[in-house]
Amino acid sequence: MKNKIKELRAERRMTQDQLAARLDVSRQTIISLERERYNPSINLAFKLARVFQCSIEDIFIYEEESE
Amino acid sequence: MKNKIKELRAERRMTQDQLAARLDVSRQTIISLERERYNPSINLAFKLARVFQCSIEDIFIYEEESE
DNA sequence: TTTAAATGTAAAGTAAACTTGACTAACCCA
DNA sequence: TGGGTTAGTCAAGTTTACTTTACATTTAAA
Repeated sequence: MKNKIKELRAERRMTQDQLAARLDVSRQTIISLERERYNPSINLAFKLARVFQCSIEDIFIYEEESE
Repeated sequence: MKNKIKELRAERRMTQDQLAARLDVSRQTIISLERERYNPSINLAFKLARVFQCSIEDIFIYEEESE
């Protein structure tokens, strides 16, 4: 699953630390998501959509068999 | 996090077994999701949206502090 | 009224999301 | 020439999603 977290964060001029704080997760989690080491939980996906004011589908690109 | 899986599945006249098969997960996973014992991974949420032909936001209702 | 299909519970195990902490490197700028 | 800020790695631990198996209960037909 691809995502646009890094770009969206950059557009909003936020640091990884600031985003992590707003989402109430660790900075390591942001790094791992941006590097696409793993996928977020659906809870975190909803929080990201809220912070970036867009839909989950706008942030994450689901690809068949990305499992 | 609340969800409408049971209702959406019923509307489509599918059994838990059939839905599980289409999503490539166990029946136990469907039961647990419908009973809201836990949340789906974002991957599974995308698959559900595809099967039900709607958006993730149509299936799942995010509530602040549902963690 | 019995049988089969559909739904449910419980428990033990695996995999993946997320945390914490310690440490590295690049980039300012004072 | 540092020192602070930002982004990154690595590794070990916790939590949660998901699987598997075995068994119980409800529901609907025959």
